[in-house]
Amino acid sequence: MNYWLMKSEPDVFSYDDLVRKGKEHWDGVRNYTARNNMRAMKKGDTALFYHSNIDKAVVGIMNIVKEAYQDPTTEEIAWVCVDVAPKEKLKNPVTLAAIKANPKLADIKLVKQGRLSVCDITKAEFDEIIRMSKQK
DNA sequence: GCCAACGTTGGC
DNA sequence: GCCAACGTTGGC
Repeated sequence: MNYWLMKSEPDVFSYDDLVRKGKEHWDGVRNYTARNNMRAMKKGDTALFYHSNIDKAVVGIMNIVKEAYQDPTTEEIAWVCVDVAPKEKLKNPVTLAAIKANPKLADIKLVKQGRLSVCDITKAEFDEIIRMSKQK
């Protein structure tokens, strides 16, 4: 079981949109590192949903429900997408500022490699963010 | 809206 | 295969 963090701009596609749809393919990724991460995803893996730009916060948890397959939004075989489904909305969003302020999360790729839209996180990092989401 | 960081492209 | 130029992302 692996843990991931996936970013989306909430005015384009938000966690609530995902909840409304029940399931969505995560397509449109055009970055090799992000793609490689998606290829490494296994059905049943867990991913955090991060809102970039406006919220700048982790807002929910998702399940990977289908492993990487050809991205339907392009003819190029280089690109893939995965299917995700909502698992749980965080009680309190965990903001980027809070993540940056937490020394336990100093090495998280979200901060270290800000532009990467799909990154892997450790179980410790995942657990810490979940813990933060449960406290006021 | 600006700018820093970083990935990609293309000329050599 | 290097590196400059350019484009894109995302935080502020």
